[in-house]
Amino acid sequence: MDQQAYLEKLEKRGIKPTAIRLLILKTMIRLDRAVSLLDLENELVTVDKSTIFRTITLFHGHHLIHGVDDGTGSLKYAVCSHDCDCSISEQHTHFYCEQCHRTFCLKSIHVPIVQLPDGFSVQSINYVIKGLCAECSTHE
Amino acid sequence: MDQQAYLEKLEKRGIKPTAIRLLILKTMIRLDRAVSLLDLENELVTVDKSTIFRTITLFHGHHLIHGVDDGTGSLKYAVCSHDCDCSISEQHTHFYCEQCHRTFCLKSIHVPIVQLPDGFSVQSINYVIKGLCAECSTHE
DNA sequence: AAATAAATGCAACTTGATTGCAAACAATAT
DNA sequence: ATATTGTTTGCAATCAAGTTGCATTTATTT
Repeated sequence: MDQQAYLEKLEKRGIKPTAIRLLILKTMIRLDRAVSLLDLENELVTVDKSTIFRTITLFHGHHLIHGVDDGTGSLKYAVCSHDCDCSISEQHTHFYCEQCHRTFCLKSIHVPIVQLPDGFSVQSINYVIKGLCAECSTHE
Repeated sequence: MDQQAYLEKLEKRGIKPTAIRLLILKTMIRLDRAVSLLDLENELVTVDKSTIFRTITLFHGHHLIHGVDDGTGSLKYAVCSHDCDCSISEQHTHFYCEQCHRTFCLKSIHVPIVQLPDGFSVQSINYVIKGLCAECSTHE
């Protein structure tokens, strides 16, 4: 993925591309999983945590990234696919590995939808499976 | 539900029934939904929050209650059904109302299970639907 | 180049969760 | 009954993560 592609990703969502924003976006794409603010702070020690926080808030507000509640207590974030509008039909399954503590986006697996009782209406769905990831299953 | 039933619920899980533990258990059953530590603190102003915390930790460790991550950032807890062993087949769907901020246990709706990629194994599943509950849908 | 606006870093604050310790309480042994 | 021991609880302090205020830097516009 070249520089131009990252720039476009930001501009497509109406985000002015600064050096730090590009850096954070690249890092998130490189890590290729749902990361917490702390994950990013550890990865980008030169960037202040308030900047990371505000950048993530901005990204989230512009639907460049989506939030995942993986049950660790802290919300995690992952880059949305190119044309994601974050509707329910777009939402995929997430997997949290209890061993390596990484949260994976299983992009090819849609969130399942169940029939709700009368009167309940859906706005979003959080579906997280916890267990052992492929890597941790074999390295034991 | 009489006093005896609450006592049994505790003893069945190997928890010594003190007055405060009974009070917290009764409150959780009365509220009949997944509650946060803060919810309990507000409900039980006479009980210290550290006591509530330690009681909930104890209940959870003894599988008297289960944790639900409803995406509000703070873990919530609800009383397990009588014979629950907290296995996956026991786990039900939860619903978080964006309006009244209550988290419901939809006990009759099992969590759906999807096929995972090779090598991934499941330990537990967190499935939370967010939207409007029946009450909030009508009172608008 | 000056003026204005936006982005960033630093430090402080907030909130909720957690822990240390002493007092209260319960259970047991003498 | 009383002493002894262990458990439970409340209070206060701590901790960690998220968040905000403000000054500084950087970018944009005039």
